[in-house]
Amino acid sequence: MQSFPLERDGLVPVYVQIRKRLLDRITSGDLKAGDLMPSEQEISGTLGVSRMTARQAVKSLCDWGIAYSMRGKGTFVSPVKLEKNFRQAQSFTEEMNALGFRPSSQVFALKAERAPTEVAEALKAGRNSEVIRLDRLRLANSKPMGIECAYLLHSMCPGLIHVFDPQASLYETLWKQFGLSIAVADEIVEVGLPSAAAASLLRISRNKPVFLFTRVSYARRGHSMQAVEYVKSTYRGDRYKIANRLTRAKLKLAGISV
Amino acid sequence: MQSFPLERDGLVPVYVQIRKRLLDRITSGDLKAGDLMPSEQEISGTLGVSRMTARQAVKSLCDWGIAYSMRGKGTFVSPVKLEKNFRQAQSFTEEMNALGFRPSSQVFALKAERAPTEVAEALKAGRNSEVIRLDRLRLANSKPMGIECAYLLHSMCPGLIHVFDPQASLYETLWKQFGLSIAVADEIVEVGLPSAAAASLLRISRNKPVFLFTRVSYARRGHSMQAVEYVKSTYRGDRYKIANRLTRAKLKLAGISV
DNA sequence: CAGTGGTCTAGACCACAGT
DNA sequence: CTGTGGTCTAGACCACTGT
Repeated sequence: MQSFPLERDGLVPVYVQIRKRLLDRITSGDLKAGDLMPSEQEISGTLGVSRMTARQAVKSLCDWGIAYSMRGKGTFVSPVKLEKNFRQAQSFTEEMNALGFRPSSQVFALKAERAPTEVAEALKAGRNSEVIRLDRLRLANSKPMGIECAYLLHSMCPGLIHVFDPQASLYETLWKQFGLSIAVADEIVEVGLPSAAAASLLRISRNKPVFLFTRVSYARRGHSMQAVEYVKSTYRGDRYKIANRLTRAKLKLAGISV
Repeated sequence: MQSFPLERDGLVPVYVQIRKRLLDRITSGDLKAGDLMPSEQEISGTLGVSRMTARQAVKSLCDWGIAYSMRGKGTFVSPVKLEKNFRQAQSFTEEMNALGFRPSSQVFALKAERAPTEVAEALKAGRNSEVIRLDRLRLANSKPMGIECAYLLHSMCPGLIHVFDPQASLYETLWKQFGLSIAVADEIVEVGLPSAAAASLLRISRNKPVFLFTRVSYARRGHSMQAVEYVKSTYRGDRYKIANRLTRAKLKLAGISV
């Protein structure tokens, strides 16, 4: 167990930080499938937390299917294939960097609220679940590219509101602070015209076509995927395009809406 | 909350007994979807257990998706019905059938010609290679959906002009007649406004946004891929949308044009 | 036997929602 | 303000595993 001190400022719960360290040891290969994880008592003593707190971290890994416990023996890493070399699914920030643009953002909303019905259903969460809403204008080389309105399940990233740096990459923060790695996303792409508000923020006229994205992102959680993020975006049609590599199966996903 | 005493003999954990009572109230209809469940403090007081024990019962219901909590408000019965959910991504065919559409095509060009520079480069063929050009209006229930202009390498499908049935699937013909199996396609998606000709064929006004597709399709040939088809398409934005499942690698292909 | 996870206690402070 | 859930503590007893 790494023994550098935990942050006790109350921004990110201690058990989340501990869980993150355990996850790091698994993804780095330090702890392999079948290996014995540090015991609750050991974590408690090493990191100076109560055993219940250590247990909360270990328990959540078991809930995620990443570990399993045996009474009297210990807790072991599940034989689940957690991909090494964990690269993040690309966020706007990473995408712009890769293309040599300088990404930036203007955050105009960051708050907790109750999930709208559409969001709750997409995230498979109960109606009125708590979500964190993050509205941002995305820019490349200081030129407006698109607007994103993201809803994140609060239960997956408690404390995000306090630790999120408005200029940082959301995906990077999700990984560094909460051990969440976005692995896959389902996306609906439509075309349309911008709302008056969107047109103003994007500095285009209302008759310019735009991309409309609806995306649900998933993090790997043991054997299954956990919906984490629901995003509605509007992107300028004159500055954005999509490149897809389609397989035969994927060609069939293209759909019609009346 | 029923208040008859809990069994403290250690055979069944107390929190399991509490959870069972809460579940009974839900399945019996006493607690309905959206209803406020007894608070952790209330359970703690009524049943004479510590709050952490009451919490453990409630928390496990939340983990199961049967309830959800909101800080400061309470814990509520979840509206999810485990059986009815959930929407699955529909394939093109399934969606057409579900909507009762009948697909058809109008061919308005089928001829051999010299490859335009752009096409030749995309297909990695020599300049002035011979290609077969196939222009089609695609319809669903006789309503125009999109226009496709395809260029096929003549050397890969000689005689296509003579054997192609205008109402048949192009890919099916390529397979049955020439043994070409389209395995993968690289596609660029842009938004725009239709040309005058396209708007007329699609029966929309020129200020309606459309999808613009540029696609290069490849057939498996031994261990490598052979470019076969280059397609430019214009699809009505009000009748078409795209569903993508993005992995990390796919997200990387998204690109910018300034 | 010592060490493990499973359960439980009786408090505590906090952030947040509604009054 | 009170009541809620979210987190955390410093203990405790238990059942179980291995030596």
